[in-house]
Amino acid sequence: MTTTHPFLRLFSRYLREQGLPITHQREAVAQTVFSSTDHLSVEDIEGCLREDGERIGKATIYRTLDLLVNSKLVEEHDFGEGFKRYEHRLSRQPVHEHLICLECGKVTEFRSEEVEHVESRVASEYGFAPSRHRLEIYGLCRNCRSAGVELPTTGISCPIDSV
Amino acid sequence: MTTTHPFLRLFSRYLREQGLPITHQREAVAQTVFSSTDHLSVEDIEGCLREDGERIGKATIYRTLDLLVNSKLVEEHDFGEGFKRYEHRLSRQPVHEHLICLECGKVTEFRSEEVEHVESRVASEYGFAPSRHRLEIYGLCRNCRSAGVELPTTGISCPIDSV
DNA sequence: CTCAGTGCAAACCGTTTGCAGAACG
DNA sequence: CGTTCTGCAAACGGTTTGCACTGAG
Repeated sequence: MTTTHPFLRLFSRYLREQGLPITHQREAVAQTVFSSTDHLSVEDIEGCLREDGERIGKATIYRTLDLLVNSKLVEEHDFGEGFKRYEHRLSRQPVHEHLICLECGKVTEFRSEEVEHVESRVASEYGFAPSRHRLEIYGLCRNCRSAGVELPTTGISCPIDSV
Repeated sequence: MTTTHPFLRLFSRYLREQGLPITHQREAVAQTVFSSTDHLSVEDIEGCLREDGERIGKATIYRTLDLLVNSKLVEEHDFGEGFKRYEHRLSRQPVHEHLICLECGKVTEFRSEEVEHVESRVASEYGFAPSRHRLEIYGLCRNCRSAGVELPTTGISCPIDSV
């Protein structure tokens, strides 16, 4: 990763506007996130940085991610894996939902206008002022399916119909 | 809480079928969850139990919740608060989505057939085999709105259009 | 009686924080 | 040069686990 990502300049501008120092570590973390189209964990980011010969503490990564999230250049996700993932919001559909493969963890993005309709319908129905939403569909991705993976059958279940 | 919840019998049956002992603690935890229509945290559950004069360790509560979730009688939720919440699935719309108030934490349930359409549409579009989904809309509930609460304006943001 | 369940406390693990030393502006 | 950042390591907080003891069957 020797090329400076153009989006990096947006982050620099943001820092400048906020009166915050533009440090090498902040640039390195931002560069890493902007260079990937994936949904990265902090561990992923740490690994990329190490590959690039950067030795940056986890605390600094977390602190820089806070800045990136506040700048709205990066979005934070929690797919229930026990840790967070980060995705940059540049050159990307501004609003999108996620498919998450339960087998390999792959995340696929998709658009859904329907959800926005639901949002406004529900807003008026419940007097609710929506701020943001999340729609996540969990299942098996194409690859894992064709590899023959099956979801553990519903297994242990309890007939709730027969109360 | 002196009345034995009828749903408790379903859990007892489940335990019996699994060859697991029906203990007083398990019944007490299940009873607590079944008696509430809310989305309870472990702390909530602990509090209810204490009120009822039950002295049950947190570990046992967690272990019993595992059983309840496996039995499919109870659903686990993570609304990004840093802890999980639990809701029983009895006498309730089998599939529903959630409105979460960012101010008071109130959770409201609603139905959306649209989401199921989205699910099947996306399934065929991406060759994805859906297993379950979650749609959560975050914002302000009616009460908080009429109490004059405002969401912190988007605040710090970065003009990503002007690359 | 025997084996699984319980309670306590310690371990876990991702994340946050305090503080001495290094860097930005 | 003063102020902020960084890195380390310790703290945090919800959850899990190990183990001696209790209790269900």
